[in-house]
Amino acid sequence: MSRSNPRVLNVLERAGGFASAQEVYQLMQRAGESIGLTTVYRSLQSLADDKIVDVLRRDDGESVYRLCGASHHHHLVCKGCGDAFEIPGGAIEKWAKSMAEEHGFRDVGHSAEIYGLCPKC
Amino acid sequence: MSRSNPRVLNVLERAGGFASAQEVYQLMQRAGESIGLTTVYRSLQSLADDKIVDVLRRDDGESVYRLCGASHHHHLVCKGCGDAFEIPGGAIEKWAKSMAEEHGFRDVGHSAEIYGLCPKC
DNA sequence: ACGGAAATGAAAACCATTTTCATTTGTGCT
DNA sequence: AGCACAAATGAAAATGGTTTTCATTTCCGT
Repeated sequence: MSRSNPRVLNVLERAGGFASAQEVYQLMQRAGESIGLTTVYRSLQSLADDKIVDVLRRDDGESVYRLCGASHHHHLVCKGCGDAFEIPGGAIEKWAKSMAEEHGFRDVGHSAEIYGLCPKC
Repeated sequence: MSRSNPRVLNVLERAGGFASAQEVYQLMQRAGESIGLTTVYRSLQSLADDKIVDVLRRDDGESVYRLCGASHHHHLVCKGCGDAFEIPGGAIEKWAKSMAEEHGFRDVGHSAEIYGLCPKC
């Protein structure tokens, strides 16, 4: 069971926005910090498991990570530039709940994402 | 410059929802159709370039394709046995549309999935 | 039939991610 | 301090979807 390396979280804080595992790794290397790529991946995954960072897929298939608030939200993702906005769930929460109840489901969660082209693209 | 192989489009039509390149390939193999994986990829990419299909990334990193304008439904998936029910989108459609408009997004689509434990599990 | 362009697909290359595993580091205990 | 055991680490290998290479085949137009 591995835990997050605090230095990885530190880098994400500095990065400010989205950063991929490879990018985090390179940033740390350039900064002279000695760390293995494996540890970067493990730390990011651990942070994601703990809901400390958001994970998204970029169009090229790379996963990108970003610190995010603990509040439950969904994403509005641009197909062009990959930019993503956090948006409130709104009606989805009720919809998910009623659909699940209708079929007798328990222990229910949901995922939802909207994708399109942002004004810039 | 390669063009789309019509058989690939055909498979996508039958599939009805999202399908990955690998899935399309396997479907065709099982149906006894002789085709190479390379051609499947090229055809799907070409269809995407021509805006005939939508492309999305699944959480596992695989790209999935769907005919534009194909009626889409959502899924209620059991975490236990993997059984899935098709459910109507309902409120989600409006939610997605309003959220997209609010941010000036065009060419909008969405994906949503509910997961939990079915009555049997 | 001939010649060139496009399509095809097997195999190899790519690349992010995951797994393996031996080593190092940390921690609790006596 | 010394010891034992768990956790963390990272280099290297494995994985797996996707892309590229390239030799071959198919299609057209002349």
